[in-house]
Amino acid sequence: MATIYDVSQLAGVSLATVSRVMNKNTNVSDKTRQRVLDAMEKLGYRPNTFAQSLASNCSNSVGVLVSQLDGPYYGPMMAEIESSLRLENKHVIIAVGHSDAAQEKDSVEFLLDRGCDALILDVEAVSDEYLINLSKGPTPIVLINRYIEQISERCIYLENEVGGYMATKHLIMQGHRHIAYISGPAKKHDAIERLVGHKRALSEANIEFTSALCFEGDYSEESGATGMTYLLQQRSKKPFTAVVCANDQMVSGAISVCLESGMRIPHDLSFVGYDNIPFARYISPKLTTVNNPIHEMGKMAALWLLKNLYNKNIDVNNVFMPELVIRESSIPV
Amino acid sequence: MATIYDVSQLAGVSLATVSRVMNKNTNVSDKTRQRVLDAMEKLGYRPNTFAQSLASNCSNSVGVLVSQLDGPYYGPMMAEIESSLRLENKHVIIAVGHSDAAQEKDSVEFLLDRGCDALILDVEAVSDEYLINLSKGPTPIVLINRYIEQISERCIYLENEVGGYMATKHLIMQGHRHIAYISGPAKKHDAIERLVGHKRALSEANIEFTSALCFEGDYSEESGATGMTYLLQQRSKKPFTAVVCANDQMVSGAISVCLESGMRIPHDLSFVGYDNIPFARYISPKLTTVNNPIHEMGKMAALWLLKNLYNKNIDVNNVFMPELVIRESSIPV
DNA sequence: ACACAAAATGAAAGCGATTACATTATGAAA
DNA sequence: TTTCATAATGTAATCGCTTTCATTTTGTGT
Repeated sequence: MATIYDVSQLAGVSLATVSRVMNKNTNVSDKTRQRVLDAMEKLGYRPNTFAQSLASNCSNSVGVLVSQLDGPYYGPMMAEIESSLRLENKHVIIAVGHSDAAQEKDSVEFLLDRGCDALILDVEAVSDEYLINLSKGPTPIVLINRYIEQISERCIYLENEVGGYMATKHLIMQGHRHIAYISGPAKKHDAIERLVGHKRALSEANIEFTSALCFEGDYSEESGATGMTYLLQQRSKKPFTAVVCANDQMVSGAISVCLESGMRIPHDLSFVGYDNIPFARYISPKLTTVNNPIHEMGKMAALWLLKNLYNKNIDVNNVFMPELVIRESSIPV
Repeated sequence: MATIYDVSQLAGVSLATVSRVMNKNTNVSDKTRQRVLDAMEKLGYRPNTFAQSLASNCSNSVGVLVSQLDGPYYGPMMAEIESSLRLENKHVIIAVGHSDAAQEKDSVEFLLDRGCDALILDVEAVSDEYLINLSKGPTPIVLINRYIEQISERCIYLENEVGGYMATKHLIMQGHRHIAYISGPAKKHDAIERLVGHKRALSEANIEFTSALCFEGDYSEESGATGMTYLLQQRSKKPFTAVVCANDQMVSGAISVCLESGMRIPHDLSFVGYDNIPFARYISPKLTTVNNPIHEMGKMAALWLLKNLYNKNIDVNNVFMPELVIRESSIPV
């Protein structure tokens, strides 16, 4: 592998000059620059990124920490982050936190050790305090899917409460008065917010929140199924005509339970989901759901970094609004 | 940030000794080792990975190139790769090839420039020759989802032909004689193989392959829908009682078209998919499909590297067998 | 032709580790 | 006690680049 030294020899210039042409430094005459470029070409020279990083203290890499890699959720986000960053020749190092505080911290350490110039974090278990503290360190961070007031300008997030409100409001406008809810895990911020939105819509319509009709799932299909089984048992005592689930995966689990027990959806029961995962429109019935522009948020996080870290001139906006996507799983009573 | 030098000063030893204790080199007395460890602890020392990589010419990173990041397919694979590697303190750098030869090559270059110790490649556009050539280079590669005879020991793949055979065979055993097929893109190896398996099952049962009943999709839900629309038009001339799709996404697109036009599935038409993506069991009807252990293949690729590159003692096997998962979308005629 | 500011180039000191080689300490055998 | 192999430690070169500062070249105005 040719080194910068080889290039400098062949071009008949000094190391510094070669370095200058690599780094687009202007103080090089056109003639010299061309000689260097030719030499590089001829030698098939590729700079050694480790040496560059060591000397410049900049790695051109950003660490991305997500809570999971499988599931329909993170793929699009990662895809956007990767492509946005790649365009600028930055690369992404991924780590997974599994929604566990210890693992999340561990992963942060790991990425930091790896010399990332910045971190994009989608973490849920770790405390606000930890993140605030981390943000004071030398490595910039951006948070996806989380709002912390003290570092709000570093937070890219969805108005989950509004989305929760929309979902339930939609059902209420369709005439539903008895609405069950399958929630995400109470330890996750977004799950809490979505539920809060649900309650707001309810109280706005003077409907009392019935905790017997609220089941705490964990965002998985299985828990959606479990929750639905539970709700179906409640139904004799506490009838309901619609259920909103805190994400699409749980809806699909819930619907499959209903279908198995011979119910007809949406005729017997309306459903509204959340996230608008790609499959939502291919599930039958097609899911009415709240759109979560997760890929755009991923992109925005990448742009934020490009702007703040690598000084690109870019507009970023931090907060995203959910949108109701009305399809076929919800009908008027 | 403390450096190795600071540690050596505090511990009262030389740089070399500190380096030795970091690298678990045994030639250090317990007493000294402890002094060094204490010093590290006290200083909160973290080795600089760039310096390490530069000096040792080993980055402890592996590049993973997938064709896409979104979709239900790659998440589980990435997840397994990441966790397996992470356990050994290796990290993964991801890149996306978008099934395009130029982009794939570009990404390979990119990962190589980044000093990856090895590459895990899931590429489809690039030629066998290119890969064979690449495998002769200094950086080891493993191929997922692709078989190339000359470098077969580096290939982790699924017997796609067998899976294609299984899917159709299953329908034939259910009494179906007229079977339509929605294929993946003809330029992708796995799509071709699956189709070959389909044809083998057909000919084994003395059923002629009807090209009018074969539609080439691109693995997306949309193309499944398009394909189904086409097939439905053919149906008056060329009746069929079942359709097999080369992946689950296309099935779901296809089924949704049928449902929209008022058909009842599986009563009016049986379906078999391929891949067994997580959602397959939550779609209604639950999909009969061919299991594709993509996450295991990801894990195996990681293990292969650990074994061959970092000298871990691990058993790896290269070829995976598909398995038929019979659910509800296919019923006897 | 001369002076001088600006532009172009070079020399050399890091960056923070690894590692070959040299040196010293240790302890068992004679 | 002496001798030596072996274990423990240290010295210093090296990895390939960036960057500061010094030096040389260039070009302009006179």
